[in-house]
Amino acid sequence: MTTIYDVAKQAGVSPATVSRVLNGHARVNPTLAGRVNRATAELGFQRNAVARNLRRSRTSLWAVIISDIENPFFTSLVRGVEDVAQAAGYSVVLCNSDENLKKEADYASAAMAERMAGVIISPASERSSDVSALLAAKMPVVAIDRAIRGAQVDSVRVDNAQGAAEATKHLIEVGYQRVACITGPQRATTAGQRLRGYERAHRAAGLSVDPELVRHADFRQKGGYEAMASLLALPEPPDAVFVANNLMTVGALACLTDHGIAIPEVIGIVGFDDIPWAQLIRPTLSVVTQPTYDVGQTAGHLLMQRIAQPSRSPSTVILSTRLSVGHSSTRAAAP
Amino acid sequence: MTTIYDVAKQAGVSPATVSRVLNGHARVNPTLAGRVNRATAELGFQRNAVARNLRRSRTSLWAVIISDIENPFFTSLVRGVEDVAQAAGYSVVLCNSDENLKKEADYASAAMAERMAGVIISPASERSSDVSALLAAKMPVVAIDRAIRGAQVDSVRVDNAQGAAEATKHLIEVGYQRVACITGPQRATTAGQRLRGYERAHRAAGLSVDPELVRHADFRQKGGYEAMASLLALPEPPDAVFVANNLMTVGALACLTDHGIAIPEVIGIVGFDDIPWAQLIRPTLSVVTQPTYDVGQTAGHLLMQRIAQPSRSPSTVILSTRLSVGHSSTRAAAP
DNA sequence: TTGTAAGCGTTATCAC
DNA sequence: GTGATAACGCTTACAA
Repeated sequence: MTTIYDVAKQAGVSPATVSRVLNGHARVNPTLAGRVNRATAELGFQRNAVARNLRRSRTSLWAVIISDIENPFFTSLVRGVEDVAQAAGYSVVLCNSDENLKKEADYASAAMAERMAGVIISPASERSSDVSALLAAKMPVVAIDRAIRGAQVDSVRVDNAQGAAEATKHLIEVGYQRVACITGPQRATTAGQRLRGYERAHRAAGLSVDPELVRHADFRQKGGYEAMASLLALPEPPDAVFVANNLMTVGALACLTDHGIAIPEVIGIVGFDDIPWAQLIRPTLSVVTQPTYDVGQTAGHLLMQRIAQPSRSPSTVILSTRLSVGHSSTRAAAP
Repeated sequence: MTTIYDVAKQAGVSPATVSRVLNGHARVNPTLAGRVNRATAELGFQRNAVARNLRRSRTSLWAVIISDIENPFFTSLVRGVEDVAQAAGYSVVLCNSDENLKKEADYASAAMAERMAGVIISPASERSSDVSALLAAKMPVVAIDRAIRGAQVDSVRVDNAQGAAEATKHLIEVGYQRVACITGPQRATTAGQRLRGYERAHRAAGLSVDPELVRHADFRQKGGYEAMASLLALPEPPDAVFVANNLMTVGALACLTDHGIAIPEVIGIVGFDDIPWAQLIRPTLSVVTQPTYDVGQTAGHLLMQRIAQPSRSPSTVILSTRLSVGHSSTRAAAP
């Protein structure tokens, strides 16, 4: 491998000058600079970032540790992060923890060992283990998507209650009378927040929530299916349902289809979270979408700030969701 | 930051001994080893991989540069790579080139600068530019998914012709009489290979292909929709169609739905490539699936071999596809 | 078995 | 503005 010494010799300058030309942040005689550039080209010189990182004791790599590469939530999030990173001269590498705590810990410690400039993590668990290890190692960290219990860390989340309230309000305004809610497990903070939004919308409309219409399921497709089935089995079944995540929405849809129930005529439905390839689904779905790109961008900005000022106190940014209305909740046809 | 010198002092040994304990590949007195381990724990020492990499002039990171993080093809592929990597002590970082040649080049050069141990790349283009830069820098490289024109590089692909033939044969055997084909653009090698498989299956069944029934589209959803529409407009339309990639399959499905055509009763359909969340689509789809996990594993193994023997001549591995039969092609109900 | 010391390829601090 | 030169933190001959 060629080094800056080889380049220096070829260009007839000192290695220090080569370094200065390569980095650009010190003025060097244009003639010499030209010779250096020619030499690097001739030798096909590639600067060794490992040595550079060691000497500068910092790197230009961000790690983004995501819990599930299949979740469409992360696709545009990563783009948001990348755009901020690139503008600031960083590169982004993705680590897929696959909801696996061991993998997540391995990637976190790789990021520390490699002295990466920062880490953006969507924690596989709400337990703070890995994040606190990163924090203990003085790693700049930003948490996304989920809250970390008791950890002092910059984080970006969405306003779950507000999104749920908007979805529920929409169903009520369109004319549905008995709006049910299928939310997640009790232990998940997001499930509680979304349920609270559902309730808030009812209060705001001067309606009371029939406790019969609320189901806690497991955030998975099967749970959504079963919760929907149990709602249909009620003496007085709902005529609409707000489902608090994407997988359960899929399950609820499958259930309604299996029962031959017309959407949105008999039952209207709004989901939380985007569903990939949603355009394939008929009727098109109404969903609460998360501003994934913005989440990524915001996380990137927070990380930049944390890198610049390691001691500033951590902040949490809450972003708004957006209701995207499809055919699944448009019972009242436009005139 | 603490270094092995701090640990050495605390444990009352030399830095070399600390290093030996950390790496394990040299016998050291258990008493000393214990003191070292205690010291590392007490100081919360984290070994600096940057310095280590520099000294050893090699790293333990693989870069996987993928062209589209949204494509489900890559999800399990990445797992295949990771499993091989992990078993050999490597970590995998993902770089999302987003079908963007600039991004791809940036990530390739980051991988070179960081002296990563190897690169697995699904080239955004069949032009060999970035791959040849990696090869020129003596980077161990494995190409996946697409062929690289004229580059001598290890690669893993699937047998497109065989998969297409199997899909077509299935449609013929189930009883469809006029099987059409929507394939990709002429320039794409994969499109040609899949078309050839379609033709081969006809010949094998003693049938001739009606050229009217073959369409070249753009591998995108809209193209699939339009190709399907033009097939339906024929005086004698097909009663089945083999579609050569997932996006076009989605388009063709949408077209059939819009025309109110019953699947599989009036027209049967088989696609190539998996479709995410396919379980949501009714009827369930018949598709030619790629052994994505195996592709990843194989790429990992090839990379290992290339790292071990940089001068061995490049090899190409072709894997078989598998036909997954759903309801979209099962016209003849089981007795 | 353990310690000493020389690098790995850069960048940054000095003198000039 | 440019050139020596000393780190950065680790691994690994080599010596003890």
